[in-house]
Amino acid sequence: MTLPAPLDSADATPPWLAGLNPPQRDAVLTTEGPVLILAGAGTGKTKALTARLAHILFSRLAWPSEILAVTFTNKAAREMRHRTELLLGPMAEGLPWLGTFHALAAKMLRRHAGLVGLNPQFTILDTDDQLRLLKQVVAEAGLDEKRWPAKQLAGLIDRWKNKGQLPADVPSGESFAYADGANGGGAGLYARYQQRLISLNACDFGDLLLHMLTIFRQHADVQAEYQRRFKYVMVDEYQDTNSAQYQWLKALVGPARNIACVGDDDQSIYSWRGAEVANILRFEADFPGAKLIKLEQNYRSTPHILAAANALIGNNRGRLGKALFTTHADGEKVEVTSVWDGPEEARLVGDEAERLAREGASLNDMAILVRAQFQTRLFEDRFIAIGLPYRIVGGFRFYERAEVRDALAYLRLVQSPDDALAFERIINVPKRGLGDKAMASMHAAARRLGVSLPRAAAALVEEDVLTPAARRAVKSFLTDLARWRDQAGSISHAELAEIVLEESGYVAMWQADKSTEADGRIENLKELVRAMGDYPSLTAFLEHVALVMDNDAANDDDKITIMTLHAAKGLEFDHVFLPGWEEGVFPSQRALDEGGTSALEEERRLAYVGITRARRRSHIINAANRQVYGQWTAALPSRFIAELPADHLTMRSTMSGGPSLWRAALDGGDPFAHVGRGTGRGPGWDRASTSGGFGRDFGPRSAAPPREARVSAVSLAPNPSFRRGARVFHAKFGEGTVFHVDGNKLEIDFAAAGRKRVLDSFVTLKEA
DNA sequence: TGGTTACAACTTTTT
DNA sequence: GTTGTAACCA
Repeated sequence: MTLPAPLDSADATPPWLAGLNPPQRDAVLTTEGPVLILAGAGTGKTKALTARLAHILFSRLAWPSEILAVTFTNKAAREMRHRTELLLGPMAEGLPWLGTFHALAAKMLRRHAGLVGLNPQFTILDTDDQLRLLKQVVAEAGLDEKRWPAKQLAGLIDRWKNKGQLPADVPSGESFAYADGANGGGAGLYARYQQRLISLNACDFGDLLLHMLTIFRQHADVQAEYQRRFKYVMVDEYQDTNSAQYQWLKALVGPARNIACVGDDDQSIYSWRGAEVANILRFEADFPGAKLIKLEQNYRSTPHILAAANALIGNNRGRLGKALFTTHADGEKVEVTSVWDGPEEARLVGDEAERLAREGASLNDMAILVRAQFQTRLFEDRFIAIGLPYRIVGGFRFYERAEVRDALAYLRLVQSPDDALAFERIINVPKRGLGDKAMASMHAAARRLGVSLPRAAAALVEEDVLTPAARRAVKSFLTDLARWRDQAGSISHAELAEIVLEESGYVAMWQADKSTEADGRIENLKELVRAMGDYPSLTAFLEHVALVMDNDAANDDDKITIMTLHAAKGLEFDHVFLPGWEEGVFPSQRALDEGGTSALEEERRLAYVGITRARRRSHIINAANRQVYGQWTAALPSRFIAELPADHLTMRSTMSGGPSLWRAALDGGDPFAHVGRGTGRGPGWDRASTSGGFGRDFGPRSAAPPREARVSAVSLAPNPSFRRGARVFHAKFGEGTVFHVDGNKLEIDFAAAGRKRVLDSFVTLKEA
């Protein structure tokens, strides 16, 4: 291997090697041949990877265009590019093949689209379009959608594509399971779906990789071209690769076998999405002589946190085996707190967060990591009540919002006159009086004439099939489209978007909408138009939106973060709250039912990911009672709590009786021996009587009022004084002016504290 | 054609 | 208990 020429003096360390520990250095300098880098949480994985990239470039082992660097998320790709730039300067901008699996595969597919019957301008469908298309396929096959939901078929097809299977490759048993084998079973419908995609000149996410696999299989010359091009291949988060991605990588690695994969089998949490940890385990079999490098020195967390995480993950079998260590000073033990119920859990976290903030911590350094989305609601309710700023990560991404997707459909249609899915989506948005009947005529015409849906619509306008009103509507819509297409050449695409959204009546539709979200939707449309300006062309923008756009809205405000454990992978915080550690919630009952032992191990890895997000403090919480689908249910502490080493924990309970209660529960005792005895009161009493409650007396039966109770309390005694502009006083934030009213939730501009969301019961009206 | 009501679903979700 | 979708009626 060629080492970079020494700099000024013999022992000068090149900047990209500075501060690396021996295994990291090894990972950077081992450029030739297959390398598997096992990098535990917080061990400087990204640092090593970017240094490796820098090393290869600086040592002139390859040009930027000869390196394939693959990540899973756009965020990771951005981060890698950014950090490489810090080391290399603008050279990193010339890394054309740094990106996500899907973005890179799409880039390749655009160059060879013809080989699989596509036009290079194919559109990339998201799951929404995909589902609508599948519904059509299922309906056309004459299947009862009730009995055989399109969603289920979508799941099956997704799984097959993740495995790299074409319709012909699907095992007959799996195929037969859908529609009892009617219409060729799942595989037959899959085949029809693929035909429909090709005829629409469209791909779903899975196709991007699948088509490339097909091309590599059928066109050795194309494959050889890429193998020659890519002198070095690097893969991040390797434990998350699915089979199709793995095959794609293998096809791209040339005879020199310079592939370096970085991953952590202990952080594999996406098996339900097709990720196969086995790809890590079989790496050495597929690339004989592969070098294995372990990064085990953790720079993030305290010894107590690492000890707890190590012990927990030690309960999993079939690991490659790593033990994280650190040279950090001891720090605080992992806290485990048992509380009475969900609302108290939220109260505890809120109080702790406020306490930490008072001690000087920033809310941005705190996170609440939950197993499932539904857990976020209680925290949200509580934080609104106490005026604690929070952000919820996840949920809908920007481009998944209906208004953004509608707007994009308009633009897609302007750009691609044959885009049937876009046409179908917006032909009646805003309402143009075109319903099922009109649509059916157009579909029939498209089939009869053998043309795309928009073209069929154009043809129909000349005939006398549609009702006069419908005919007028379609005609005027098509005229608009033609006019926008004319304008597209002469004005910027952002201007075009504004014109389209205005003239189509789409913006007006939302302006007329009285619902509370309407304002936000218009804001989103503005943001969309603004974002378009960052791209050179409409084409570039649409590609970006399909594959790259995410919703990490830059947010400088100081807020505590609420998100799922899945979303937290790769992030770190000083203070991490881990609520809901209860059997059934975490580990998730549904996961256990479906996946048995392997699912339990994945849940455990999720727990491991959660604990290791913390730099300074991990605080695990379990509630003894939880409301599930409206029913109060007793909950046992998660088995993961029992797996943590007592030496590294601080256990406490806010319930009378202390931690021994749940220990007793684990040992088979009656966990609710204390419930009902003595007081004879139901769940919630404890909280209601000891905590001071919510500032309103909802009576002893339920300290956390059901949503309905709260709503009706408001509607029975509405306080019309909380209008926009009203002057109010809040015990914590002082004086302010009401900015927005949403039921009993107020958004208030406080003179001292800025804009906050609070419940109306927490403010008093000031005399004018 | 659009609004209303009933009924089912309901873990995670990088692209 | 909540939410979203599908069938039904005006």
